[in-house]
Amino acid sequence: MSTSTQEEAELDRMMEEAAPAAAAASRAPPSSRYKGVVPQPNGRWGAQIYERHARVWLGTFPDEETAARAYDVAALRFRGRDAAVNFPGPADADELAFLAARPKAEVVDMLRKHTYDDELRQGLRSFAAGAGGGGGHAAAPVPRVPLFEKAVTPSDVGRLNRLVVPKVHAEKHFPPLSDKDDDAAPVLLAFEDGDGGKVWRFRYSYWGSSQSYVLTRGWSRFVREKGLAAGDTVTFSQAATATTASAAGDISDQRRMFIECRKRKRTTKDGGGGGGMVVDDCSHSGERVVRLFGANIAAAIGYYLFWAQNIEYPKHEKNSYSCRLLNGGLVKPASKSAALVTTTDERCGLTHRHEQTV
DNA sequence: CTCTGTGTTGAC
DNA sequence: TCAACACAGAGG
Repeated sequence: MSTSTQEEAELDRMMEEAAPAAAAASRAPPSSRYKGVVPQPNGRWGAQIYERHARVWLGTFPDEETAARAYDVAALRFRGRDAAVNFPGPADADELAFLAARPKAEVVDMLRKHTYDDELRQGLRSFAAGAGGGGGHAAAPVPRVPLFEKAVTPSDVGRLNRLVVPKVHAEKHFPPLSDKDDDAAPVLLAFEDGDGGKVWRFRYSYWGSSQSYVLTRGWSRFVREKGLAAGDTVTFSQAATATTASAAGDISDQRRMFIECRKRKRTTKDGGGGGGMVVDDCSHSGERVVRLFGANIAAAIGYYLFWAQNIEYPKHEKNSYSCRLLNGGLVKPASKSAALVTTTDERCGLTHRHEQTV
């Protein structure tokens, strides 16, 4: 090696490093080399995908690669098997079927909650178990046994974003918690909505300060979307039969759990503004039944339909993201953050319009 | 308090 | 359609 060449190389390296070094000095994180991946101020990575001019946020992740993988999953669901992805490879037909079989919103939810891999495995397993005739997915009413129920307290539906799970029930029906799960992976429990087939995911933990078992993350959304008020009842139940489990000797085979809520019985008098009206919507399009209890729920679902535009509707409403109510009312999105609820009181024949912010 | 994820803008 | 950037406000 000649000295001159070494010196030249050294010089080149220094000049090359000058600019990047200055950039690195700033705490601004570098942009990602992966599609759909954006840096977060704290060093983590976000994933996002765009659809119809709108960004769909896919959650934050500890490293670029997991964020990139989340983007890939969303791309496969949103744009099909030919979507441009970060990690190209032979498309897994089973995974594509798994994705196609559920609403985009739920896939997004799984990604945001970091439960996609688990649910994919579980989904493929039950699919294999029920193979043969095939037929439709979901909708088959699952026989279930009640576990427990609780009349929610004001703090359960307040700003604390938590439901206190009575200790006896928590220890009897929910998976055991290691005392110091602070650093361990957060325990996430998935509950299927009794009616809609929607899946709610809550963080389940033990608060030493109050010596209480609680459902935390995700709970406030449930409260909001269900319009849950103090005195209402939430019921937890569980699939009566594990899906032919143990045959494969699955250890982590949690039985499917369900959550439902029931409004407190109301007196005939109304608090004003029609807030107590109970509205049941049954879209008997063959499978799905949605039950709504009042304007808050209706608005939330109207918004949900608006946002998750891939939901299947009865044919006659295919082109409007609206939701018809049994009492003749109608819910439809008014904007990205509000739904228009139109109801008619049959007794007095008055039509009531109400723009509900969600 | 932490930090997500929305609002926004401008590039491609 | 996409990512960069700032920061309101959701969550713990």
